[in-house]
Amino acid sequence: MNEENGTPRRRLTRAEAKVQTRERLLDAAAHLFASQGFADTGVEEIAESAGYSVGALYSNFDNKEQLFLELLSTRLSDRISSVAEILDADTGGEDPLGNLSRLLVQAADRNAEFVALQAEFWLHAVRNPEFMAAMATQLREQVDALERLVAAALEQRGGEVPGVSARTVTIVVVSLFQGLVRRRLIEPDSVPDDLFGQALRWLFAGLRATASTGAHPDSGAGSNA
Amino acid sequence: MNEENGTPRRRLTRAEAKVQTRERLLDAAAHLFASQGFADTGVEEIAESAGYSVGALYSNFDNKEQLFLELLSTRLSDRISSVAEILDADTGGEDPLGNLSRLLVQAADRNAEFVALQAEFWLHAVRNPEFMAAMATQLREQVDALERLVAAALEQRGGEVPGVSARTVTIVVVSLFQGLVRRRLIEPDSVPDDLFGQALRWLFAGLRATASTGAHPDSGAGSNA
DNA sequence: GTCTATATCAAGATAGAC
DNA sequence: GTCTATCTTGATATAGAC
Repeated sequence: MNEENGTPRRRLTRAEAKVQTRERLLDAAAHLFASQGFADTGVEEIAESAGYSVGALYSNFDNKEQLFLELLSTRLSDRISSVAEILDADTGGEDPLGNLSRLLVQAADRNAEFVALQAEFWLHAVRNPEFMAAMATQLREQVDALERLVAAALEQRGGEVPGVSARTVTIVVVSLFQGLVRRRLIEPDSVPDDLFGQALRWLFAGLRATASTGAHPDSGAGSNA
Repeated sequence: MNEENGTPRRRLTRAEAKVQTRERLLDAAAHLFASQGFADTGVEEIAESAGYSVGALYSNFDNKEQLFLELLSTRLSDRISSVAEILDADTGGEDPLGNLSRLLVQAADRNAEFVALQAEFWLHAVRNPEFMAAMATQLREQVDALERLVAAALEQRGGEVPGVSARTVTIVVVSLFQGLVRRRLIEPDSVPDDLFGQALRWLFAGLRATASTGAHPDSGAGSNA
């Protein structure tokens, strides 16, 4: 029952076991870092929480920092792309903006942990040069994940706006979202459920208005044909 | 030369000396916490940087955490209100939105330290209940500081929008700003100088558009007379 | 590949001198 | 009020057994 089930090996090759150990350690570390912070989480704590001991941890990672970097580089990317899939699946739709905001606010509320972990990464990145690149990538991926949806919303609401790329708008959208989420975690009442949705409607309406009014993207003088 | 200059004491009363020591310690701590993080900054480091020794620190604060909380409660408020004054002074104006974005982006670029310190506080607040209240206050103060300016911009650009308070808009503006600033510190090119200004123009144009179009603040069905 | 035991070090906090 | 010296603890990282 535990042998050759299509694959020629008995249980787990040594290499596979190691991979599994790595994964479990990374999972445990993610939760602990998120809830207690990087500095206040001990390696022993991580190992224990994953069901191993320190030795196993140091056998799989150079040190605590490298584990942290690994988390930033690989793990979060997975999470983000999975969010992207959910969002894409829901894009069938009539009200992309509404979907966007509802799904995202839900997601943010469910795991404040993830938000905290991101903040933790951000702080580490602004201080440690070797984290910057990975952090930049991860921020870019967040934008990538939403860009399609934003583009769809743009098309639906009056088509393209000349001189304004979907990516630029997406950066604004994501930044706004993150700002609101952070505030909401501190003072929930100041950021009602629909505020993000509201802001998005204003933003997109304004994009159309600006386009037709003819305010120029670069200079201050707005003039169109 | 050092006596009774209007005040009846020679130099510094013991109480005043203590206050001065506190201030210097708080200053030093602020810089160190901002650049290295709370956890990675030692009390000895703080004391030394302020020109004192550990004993002085523990004579003025219960412990490292209490010092941190003091910083969050008093120091940052000062800084924010000073920003508010600068902004207010510039409100004479023709283009409040432009002023707003230019001044803020400048301010953010000048001291990334402050941004990092805020993130540090935020993380501490989401984890430690005793920091939450202070953090909420400080977030509120940021909104307070900008609300007048936003209100002015609203009036200038088509007057009040029914059903939308200046404060609500300010919360959006501040959140967006913080989101953009944080991204900019990681990947500067993704957040060009004027992006915030652009976004503000979209936002305010959209506010007017939404008002006249008649999209209702609460429900999803937009219909007007 | 993982565990246990330990070397090493650093940091927070205290106590008594000045 | 502030300083110096020290107590105490806890954490990273290593080494050798299994």
